[in-house]
Order: sequence, then C-alpha cells, then structure tokens
Amino acid sequence: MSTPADDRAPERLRTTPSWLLTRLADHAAHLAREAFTAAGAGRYHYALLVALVEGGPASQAALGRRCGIDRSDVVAALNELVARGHAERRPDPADRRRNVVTVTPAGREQAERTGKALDEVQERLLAPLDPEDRRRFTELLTHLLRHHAPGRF
Amino acid sequence: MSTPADDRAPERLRTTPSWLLTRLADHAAHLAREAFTAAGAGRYHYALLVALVEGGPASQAALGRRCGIDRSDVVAALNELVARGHAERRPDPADRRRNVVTVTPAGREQAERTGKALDEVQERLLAPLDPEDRRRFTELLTHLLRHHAPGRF
DNA sequence: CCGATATCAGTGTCACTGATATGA
DNA sequence: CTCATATCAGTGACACTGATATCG
Repeated sequence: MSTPADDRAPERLRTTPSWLLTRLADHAAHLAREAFTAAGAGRYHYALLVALVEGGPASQAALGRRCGIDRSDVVAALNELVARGHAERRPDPADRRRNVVTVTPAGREQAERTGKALDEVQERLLAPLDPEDRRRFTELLTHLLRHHAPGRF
Repeated sequence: MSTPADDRAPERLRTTPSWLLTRLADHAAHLAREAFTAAGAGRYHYALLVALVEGGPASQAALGRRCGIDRSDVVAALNELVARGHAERRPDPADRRRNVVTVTPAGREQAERTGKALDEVQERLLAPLDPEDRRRFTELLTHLLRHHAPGRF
C-alpha cells in the first residue's frame, strides 16, 4: 500500500495563517450543524427565534437585519416556524406593508432546547483549553464580534 | 415609523455563550467566502490545492481525508481543477483502483493567490485586536484545531 | 416618483447519502 | 468474500440575486 504520499498531513506545517480562518470557520460550522440537526432546526430558525426572544416582536425586514439573514430567506424560514407553531405572523395595523412577528411559548422552548444543544457542542469545542485560556478565548471572540457585528451583539 | 421594537439589538445581551460559536463560524465563513469568490475559487478547490502543495501527490480518497471533504465532492471539485489546468489526474499503475492526483504550476499559483486573498480577509477580521491579543488568539486557535483535526494540521 | 416591505423564483456552494462498478 | 476506490445521482441547508406587488 501507499504508493505516493498517502494520508497523514506533512509535519512541516502550513505557513499561511489564512488557513486558520478557513479551518476554524469550517470546524465551528460543522459542530454547530450537529447541534442544529440534533435540535431539529436550522441556523436560520434559531437565529430568528433568538432575535425574537431577546429583541421582542418585529417586522420581517427588521428581523433579517438583526440576524444578518436575507429578506427572501426570512420569508421561507418564518413559514416553517409558523407551521411548527413557534412564531406568529400578523399584519401590522400601523403600517400595512409590514407583518408583526411574535414568538410563541413553544418557540421559546425550542430556542431554549437549541441553545442547550449549542452549549454542549461548544463545550466539546473548547474542551482542550484550560479554564483560563477558555475565558480568554471567549473574551477575544466577544471582542471581535462586537466590532464586526455592531448592534447585533 | 417603528411600531414595535425595530432594529437595533437589545442592550441586555445574550447569556448563551452558544451563540458565540455560531456567530463566529458565520462571520468567519462569510469573510472566507468573500476571499474565495474574489480569488475565483471555492473552499473545496483551495483545500485540495493546499493539500496537494503541502502533502504531495495523492489518491482522491487520501485527498478527501486530508481535507475533510467527502469522496463524492472530491470528484466534482477535481473535475473543475483539472478543467482549469490546476491539477492532473492519471491512473496509478501500482494500484489500478486509484488515481494519482498532482498539482500543476498553475495550480500552485492559484493556491498562492487564494492564500493571499484569505490573508487579507483575515487581516480585516483580526484588525480590532492589538498585536498581543492577536498572537494569543491565533495561538489558541492553533491549539484548538490541533486537537480537533489531528493529522490534518 | 421614491423608498421600504413582503413574497416568489431561481442560482450556486457546501455537506451528506446511497448506489454502482472495479480492483486489491 | 471483504474492503477500498472512483464515480454518479440526488437531497438539503445556506447564501444571494432579481422581479413583482403593495404601501408610506
């Protein structure tokens, strides 16, 4: 077996720090996806629910801005949330272009469940770090996100 | 305007650290995607090229393992790389099930270009951190990835 | 007329599942 | 017979583009 170089990455490792970013995003996304499918929801659904729980009722466009989700996709995701009884959508009497979206008790529970699943997964992700490093890491993360997603965090 | 709560996330912020993970992955992926489309390639293409450049020629299955890409997707991505003249695929005389995949000079250049694009984007991502925090952050990242993607980093 | 909102249709990338044929 | 390899077909989440109708 093993004619040319087989598996096992080379020991001399990549100089490009760029790869760090990609692999991080990749791995974190992979773990997150695990949690989402385990909780029976998608990233969109969870993002919308959290936005509703923490930000209160809002129009669909506003929700999209809060979550960084395209208006088109808000429509579809919301359809499913409504179908599952996790959210309600009714016309805004004060502005007839808008729908006022509210979260239902079932929606809050679902957000809770998904959040717990994400917590567990994050636990696994950060497991290799000792408590101090861990604190430092989440601190840096928070700092970064605060700069890059202002108003959304 | 602004009937219920409008845009602007609430000041009382989310207690769930789980959200950190998701938002980080999201944001990093978004930035990475920018770089990839700017470089005219996808994540798969870049991952395969890097694996070839740093690990040398390999079978498709081995490449998939190195990059964490499914065999099925390796086929498709490789088709495109070959069509663009970035890689070559020829049967392995020593094991006729396998193809030996090699990177071409054009492929190396492409990997170089994409890497630079990723570097720039990572620059923007880490800009809010001072040099010391930055060093610490990449260090923690490296540590984490080393634990979670052993042999691939 | 201009701008925002909600909706629909379509495209492309990424990730994954299953089936098939071939060879070690 | 089993295992691995390469390939193909199909599915689904996510991200984004453009068009349309409605309303402020």
